[in-house]
Amino acid sequence: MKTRRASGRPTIADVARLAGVGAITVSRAIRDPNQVSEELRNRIEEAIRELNYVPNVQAQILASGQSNVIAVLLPSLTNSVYADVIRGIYDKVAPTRFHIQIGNTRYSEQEEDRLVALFAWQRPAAMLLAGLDQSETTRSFLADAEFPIVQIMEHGPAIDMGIGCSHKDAARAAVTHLIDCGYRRIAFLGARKDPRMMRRRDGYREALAALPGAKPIELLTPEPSGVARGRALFSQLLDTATDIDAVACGNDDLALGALFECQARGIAVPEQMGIIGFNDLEMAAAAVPAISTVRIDRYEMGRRAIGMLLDRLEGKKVGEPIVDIGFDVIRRASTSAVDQGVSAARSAKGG
Amino acid sequence: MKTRRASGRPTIADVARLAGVGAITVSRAIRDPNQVSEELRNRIEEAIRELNYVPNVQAQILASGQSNVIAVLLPSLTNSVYADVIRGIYDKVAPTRFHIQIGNTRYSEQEEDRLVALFAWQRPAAMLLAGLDQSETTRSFLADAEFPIVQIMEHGPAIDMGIGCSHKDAARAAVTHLIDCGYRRIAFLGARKDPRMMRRRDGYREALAALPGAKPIELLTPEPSGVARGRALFSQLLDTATDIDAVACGNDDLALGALFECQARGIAVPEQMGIIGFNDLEMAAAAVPAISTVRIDRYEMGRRAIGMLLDRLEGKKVGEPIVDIGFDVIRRASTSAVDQGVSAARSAKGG
DNA sequence: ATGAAAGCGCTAACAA
DNA sequence: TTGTTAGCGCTTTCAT
Repeated sequence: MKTRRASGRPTIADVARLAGVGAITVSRAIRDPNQVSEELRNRIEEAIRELNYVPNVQAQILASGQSNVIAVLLPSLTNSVYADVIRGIYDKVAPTRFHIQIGNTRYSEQEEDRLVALFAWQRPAAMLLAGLDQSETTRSFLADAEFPIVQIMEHGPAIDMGIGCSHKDAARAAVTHLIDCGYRRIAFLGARKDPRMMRRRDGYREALAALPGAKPIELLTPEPSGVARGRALFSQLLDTATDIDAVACGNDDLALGALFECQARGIAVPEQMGIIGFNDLEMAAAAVPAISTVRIDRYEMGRRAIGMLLDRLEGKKVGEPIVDIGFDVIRRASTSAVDQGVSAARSAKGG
Repeated sequence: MKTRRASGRPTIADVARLAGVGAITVSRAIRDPNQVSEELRNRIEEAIRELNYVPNVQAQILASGQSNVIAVLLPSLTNSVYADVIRGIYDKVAPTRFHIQIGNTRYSEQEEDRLVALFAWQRPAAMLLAGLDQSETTRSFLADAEFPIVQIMEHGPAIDMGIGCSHKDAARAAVTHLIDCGYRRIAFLGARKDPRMMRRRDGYREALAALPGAKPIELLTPEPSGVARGRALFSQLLDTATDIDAVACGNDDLALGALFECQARGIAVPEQMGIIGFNDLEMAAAAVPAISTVRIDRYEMGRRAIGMLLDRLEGKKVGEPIVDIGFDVIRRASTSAVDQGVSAARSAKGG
């Protein structure tokens, strides 16, 4: 009569029958073994093994109303920066009951608005966003969401929780390092013009403001970043600003491009031109000369962001809701003819 | 009485009541509007808007037995190669009702076995795997899975469907290009020793076999790849094999590292040393000199792999279940003192 | 500590 | 074309 479909796989009722207990006892034995007497627990566990029983997640979620999805919205899936973050996220989530659902906003605020709404309707257990610059619509929409939210990458006022660092401070430290090395005509190269990039530009300006008589020399494109882009931009810059002696790049792609352009033109780095990047991609250390840069522990940032969400989901108290993960200025050969050693100037309050 | 919990958000019953129809009619109006008369459809759509109704996905899946999850298992989330594939996957899936669930096997067969079993128990709608070298356990386990499976990266005998190219042929073509340029003492650099890397090594050997009197000079490490690793490996190679005049690298990271090592040692590329990489990462084209390499359209591979799965899920017939996506040897300055133009030698059967 | 009954929100089956 | 009924597999409520 009413068999309908039935997935074919064993249900909790099958386990209960085999173990000679009620279905609810099986359910308890799975979720909180302490609630069940040892004898029944053993019988149930054996029945589970024998039937090869695996709980149906959809049914669990439907019955309990507890989602197991953590929504993750990132501006890019290709950029190495986010690849590292993603790795940290997955590593932290792997041993838990939660799953990651990734959305790619493509650096577009509109796409972010769309995806936040889309994902929020699915009632995720939690949400992770990149940056602090969501649209007003999204901010207010999320402000009274019932799930925990963490924003990564930047340090500042978050909707709920946040972990990151000040890109402005980091860039200021990088440019200050150039100044300390004796460079005086320092340019800034940027691409994509996303919020982090613009804050780094601001940091560059602040550092230059402390250098009497120096005036900003900036070249930014809204186009995506890349090594080739860095090379082209720097080439363009060299053609117009002939007297610059150093360049602060908004990321390591651009910095490597600038280095290549110097090689192509026979400009000696670091003697005639200092170069510093941002992000400390793996390639930066291997370049000739090794490229100075700013390091942020992105993997750890991803891990800790998920950790903060998990703490909240488990009802634990999260220590600091807004964490400054800090940064390190990595001094390499590209910014000093004399000091070729790798040394680091640690920033950060957050530990 | 029995109110229990209730999520608070409107249900299909609320919509049905407001529209004055049965719940199933609302269900039909959502899934296949053609089944419902225009008048009811309009009333229902208005009710949905008014209540801000969004279907509960978990309930849909539970009731229909139709999962909306496509499981994707990749060996790395950080490697640019897979980042491009992931982008293709997400772009293709975005407009559908399906979601991606990613697992990171970390180049470990054991971890792949574990994750395949874990994901398979969740009854995904489909599964995407990387490579053809799954364990025998996993292959036979998946051979009678009821969901479609696609294996990407390589061309060859797949469990169900596959799209990729022959890495052996591709590497052979790359090395043959070196030979055509006049290089005679050609070494091979490899890292990670994953299946694709070993097939590229095999292609190198095949190409050398066609060169009378040439004997393989190989240096492979099981350690992960990277620019720094490429530099270190090539340095090691140069210290022992002093008379090589070209190096075929298993990927572009290694190739860039080799180039940097040449720069550090004052070895002229391409005059004294030819270098060719694999994958055509963005940086390869911007290097000085630009690095020759082998291009595989990874983004497209990801897209088409998902396309094949979607076709099957929609009951469409998939044209070819095993697709050769081909490769291009990209000739750049690093392999020819005379020919600095970028030209491509197209391979590929699959279009 | 254990169980019976109800129902989470939806859709397949059957009927009208 | 539309509705009624049962039930997907699990967990909550309430009772013992």
